Amino acid sequence: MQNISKEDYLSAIYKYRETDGTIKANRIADKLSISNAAVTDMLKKLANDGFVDYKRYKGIRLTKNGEEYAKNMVRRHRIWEVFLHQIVGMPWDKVHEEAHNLEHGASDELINKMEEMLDFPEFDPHGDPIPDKNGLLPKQRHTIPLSLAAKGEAVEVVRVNDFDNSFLKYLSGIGIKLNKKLTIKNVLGFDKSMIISIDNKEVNISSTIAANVFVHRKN
Amino acid sequence: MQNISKEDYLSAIYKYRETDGTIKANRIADKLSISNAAVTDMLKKLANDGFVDYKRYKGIRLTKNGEEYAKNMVRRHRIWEVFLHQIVGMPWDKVHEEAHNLEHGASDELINKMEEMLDFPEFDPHGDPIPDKNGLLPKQRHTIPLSLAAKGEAVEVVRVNDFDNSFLKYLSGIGIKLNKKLTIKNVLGFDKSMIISIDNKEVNISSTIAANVFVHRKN
DNA sequence: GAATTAATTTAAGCAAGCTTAAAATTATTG
DNA sequence: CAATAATTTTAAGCTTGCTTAAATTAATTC
Repeated sequence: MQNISKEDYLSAIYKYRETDGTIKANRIADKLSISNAAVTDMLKKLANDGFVDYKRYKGIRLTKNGEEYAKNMVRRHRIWEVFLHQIVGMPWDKVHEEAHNLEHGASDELINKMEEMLDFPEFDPHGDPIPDKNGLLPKQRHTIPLSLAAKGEAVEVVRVNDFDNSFLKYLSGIGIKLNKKLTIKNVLGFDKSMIISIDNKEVNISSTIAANVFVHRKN
Repeated sequence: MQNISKEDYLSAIYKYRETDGTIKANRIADKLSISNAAVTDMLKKLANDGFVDYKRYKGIRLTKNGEEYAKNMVRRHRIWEVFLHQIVGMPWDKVHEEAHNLEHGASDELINKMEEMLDFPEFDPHGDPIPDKNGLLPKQRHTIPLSLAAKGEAVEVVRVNDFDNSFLKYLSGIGIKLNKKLTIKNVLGFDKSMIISIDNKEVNISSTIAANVFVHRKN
């Protein structure tokens, strides 16, 4: 298979599309750091392959086949992430890039073997859901951005946005990990920054940080 | 890095060159299943990058830099093989192909981490030596092809040629693995096929098979 | 609803890495 | 050593996936 580029497009569409299933060429170009013209080019090929529904100047969405293919790519990526984190001991902020460089190469057999070794994980190290062999996603968890939690609430970290390595590194630095329990001590009015308690230590985090950490209410 | 093709050329040159260090364009083309013209093309680029010494119509050999780069690729490949075999439990005859598809993607950091997990293995699952971080190879072992062993000799399997998956599968099937002890019970005169004893069972192997299994004399 | 702005597509072109066919060079052999 | 054979290179061309610039279409705003 020599579909690395196509696979990257399908993953990006799957990952960054709107809740109604559509995505703009614009956004794809942005996420893949390429020109709009290149996206138009590739969309024609993907449409021709039956992976996307596409009409000139109109919205883009995955077909059933495209959905399946993309979901499998996301599955591959996330299983690699868990494997690298748990088996190889690679830190949180490095697994995404490494997994991206490995996801196109591995055979399905290897992916399935790793999944089994990991005892069929449901979420990757950032809390994103992992589709199983049949494309089924784990039951969705009800989460809110930490920024919406109120003073006094006790919450558990369930997912973080992994758009930036330094962000993840920062989170590790202040002790925020998946499944960590936090208590909101205070929310400052003027900039919405928060004082939260982690492991009985208090830290101050900006509202931008808080908006990218997703939590589950515990009380 | 987008050097997949270049890396494949360098690996092939390293792996398939003659003992005097030279290799013919011919052979590279053959091993990589591409045309001679493509090889000429790439040799110019590799020469330009300082990885090979190359003059039109003349012999090809790696420069010091090329040697280093190639050795590192071989290292990456073989560490993947050991990892897939020992940690993931992938069979002998499948690790080569899988490793080939992963070797370009992994970071040096990951390779080093895997090497450490594996306690710095010196040989891959086929008995080929693994260069260490500094490019040093393990001490060379004195081996002979099994086909040269004589009736009555006791030998230990040290390396096998991995040019063909079905060959490796066949070897597993009759019980031949690395470090296995064998005794040559008989060598048939007319076709040089051998009767050898493995785990107290006698099997008959052709001279071609025997020529691709390398052993160490035990007595 | 016309004008402006934003998004998308077309057009032309480039680099990498391949192909086949023909030409050039080197090697072999009678 | 000349003829033939084998190897290597050049030439022309193809595909993929990208680029920038210009043209087209859609969306927004006055």
